[in-house]
Amino acid sequence: VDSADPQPRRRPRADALRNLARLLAAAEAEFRRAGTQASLERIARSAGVAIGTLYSHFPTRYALVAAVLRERNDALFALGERQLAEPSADRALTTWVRAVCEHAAAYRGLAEVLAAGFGDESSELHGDCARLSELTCRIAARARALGSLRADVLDEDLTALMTAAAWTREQLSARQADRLIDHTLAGLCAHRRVSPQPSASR
Amino acid sequence: VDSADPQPRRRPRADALRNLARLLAAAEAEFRRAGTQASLERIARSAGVAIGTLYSHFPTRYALVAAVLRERNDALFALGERQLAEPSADRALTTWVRAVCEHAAAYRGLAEVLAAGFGDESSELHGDCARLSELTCRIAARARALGSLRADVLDEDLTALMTAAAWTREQLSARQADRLIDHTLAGLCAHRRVSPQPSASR
DNA sequence: ACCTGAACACCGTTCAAGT
DNA sequence: ACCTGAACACCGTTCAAGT
Repeated sequence: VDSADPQPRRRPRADALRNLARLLAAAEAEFRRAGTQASLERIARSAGVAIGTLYSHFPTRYALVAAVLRERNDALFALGERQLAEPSADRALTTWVRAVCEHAAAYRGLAEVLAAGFGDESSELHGDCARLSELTCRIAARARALGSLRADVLDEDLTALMTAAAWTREQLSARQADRLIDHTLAGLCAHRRVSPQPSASR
Repeated sequence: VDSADPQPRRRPRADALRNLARLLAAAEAEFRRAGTQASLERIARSAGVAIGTLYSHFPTRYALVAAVLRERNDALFALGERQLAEPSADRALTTWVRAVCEHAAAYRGLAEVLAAGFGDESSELHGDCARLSELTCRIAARARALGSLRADVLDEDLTALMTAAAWTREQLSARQADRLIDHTLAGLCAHRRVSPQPSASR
């Protein structure tokens, strides 16, 4: 053990890099069009590579989804970190829940993929989901300490709300999803008695 | 027009009836096993009929889903009617929301199928969804009149909650779905300040 | 009146063969 | 080191042919 092998670290071949970039672009476009269940063969075809090339870069569909989400996820995490510095713990929580919901509804089927990723440790998305959970936990802790979030609300109640609202956004509309979030946060945050949004009801 | 044709109404052939019964049984079993996206060829095979026979009885997958749900749906509607007679409009609403959630999570993928059915008039499930909406509307009206349900809560907010909770039940657990319902109803029903369920938290 | 199953178009996934 | 594409197993849907 402790071999003096400093990981050769050859730089990848130029064509491999190009294929990777093409695959990511094609996948992003197809996911946007047809959801996370988009045809992998279609993606490979539209990227101009053989199906085997897609598989050699991304062994599973979820590896590809995770790769396509990389930047978007990192931006979300950064937003989460910023909420920890937000003076109002209450506003921080609302902002976070809304942001995660919007993010998790980027493609049709994504809410489901993410919901599964929280529990499944073998999923390529588990790391990102765990990071999401951790941020949620810390943001919630502040709101709880402040007495805004009711003491009996579990962290999982918040992740459940965020994924359920993302699904609602996919299936019904962003407006319905926002209303669900508002109503539920009213139940979770002992104080709020405001009606959701100014909203032109109906 | 106004032809004197009194609809012949021949009774169906015996083998057709038997095939129909077999298809329904096989579909119910497969939906339970693999969700509403179960393979139709598998269903036909396990019912012992050719794939064409399945299609001739049920032109679309959703016609088959609707047929399989027939009895279950009728039972749910009956429960809804009963809630209209329940003395406590508040308890009626809670019971109804819970019941619809449980029903809509009978098979994996059903919450999605139902959510689509509310809007899509051409869906074979639209009739059942409309019936669901109508009952929700009447049950909600009672709770609103009583001042229990906040005045700014729309009927669609309740159907959104019910389908989102059903999806949560499919994806996470019945417990998380129940907690989502409790928390949200706390936000919707101006008075409730109870913690959700006795619940062994965690 | 109903049933059959071949036909067509599509898909996910693997892997031997190439360069 | 990476790419190719044929091969296999499966699927949804239609429709001409049967009984």
